[in-house]
Amino acid sequence: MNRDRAVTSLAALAQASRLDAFRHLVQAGPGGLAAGELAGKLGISPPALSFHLRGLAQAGLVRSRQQGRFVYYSAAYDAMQSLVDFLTENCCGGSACAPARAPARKSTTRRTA
Amino acid sequence: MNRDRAVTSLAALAQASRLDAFRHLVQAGPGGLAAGELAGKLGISPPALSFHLRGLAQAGLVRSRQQGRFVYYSAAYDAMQSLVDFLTENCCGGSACAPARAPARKSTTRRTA
DNA sequence: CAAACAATTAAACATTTATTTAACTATTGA
DNA sequence: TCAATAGTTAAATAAATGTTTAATTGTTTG
Repeated sequence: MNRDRAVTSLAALAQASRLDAFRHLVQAGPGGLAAGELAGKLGISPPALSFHLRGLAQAGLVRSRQQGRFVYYSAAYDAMQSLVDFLTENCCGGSACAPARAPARKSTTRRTA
Repeated sequence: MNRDRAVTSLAALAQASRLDAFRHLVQAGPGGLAAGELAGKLGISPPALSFHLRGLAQAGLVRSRQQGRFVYYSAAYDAMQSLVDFLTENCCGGSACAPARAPARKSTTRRTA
């Protein structure tokens, strides 16, 4: 993660419809949701959703796969985690401090909730 | 944390100068940095910095305290943590999944890096 | 192949956001 | 009190973003 990619990701999440969409996808799990289904849940028009999903996809926060005439979108958990790690990186100049959480790892962070 | 506050926070971070400013403050620790010092590090004009810090402060991501003729800004770690928790909330519908980290707690999250 | 459905693209418009220059407020100290 | 320093506010402009309606692409099924 670098500064510019982080800005792109944050901008993608910094809008009500897109944040709602992303959270719905995060909560839906790896299977994701079809675009139309998501538009219904969010109460926005298909063109508006398309516009917003494009932003999320360009930021790498969601992925899409086509299945028949449906397009399923799902959250990219790893991208979200990279973003979070970037924000807290080198917190307090490296000294121990309250807000620090588990340090960023290169491999998958396996930690059950 | 709620949806609208999250959008405000994300929007505050979704701009290069503001993200740089915030990260400098995160890394500076609780003491923070004087506005002018920060403007120098970021290479932006005092009015521009003022404009951006106002956005971060309104989002609750930074605090300021005046000391003589200097104004010191520091990162609000708790606000940042609330935002991160909100993004990963109820991940995968509650079932255990790779991206999940330590669950959000109401009290202070004490976990040394 | 034609009709219906799922989704994206295009174009026009309104709204927000960022940057710049100049003016202003407050604090320190000669 | 006057000049200098630190920072914010104001106003004007330039640039990016979001919303809407209509048209388009691709897929299934009668």
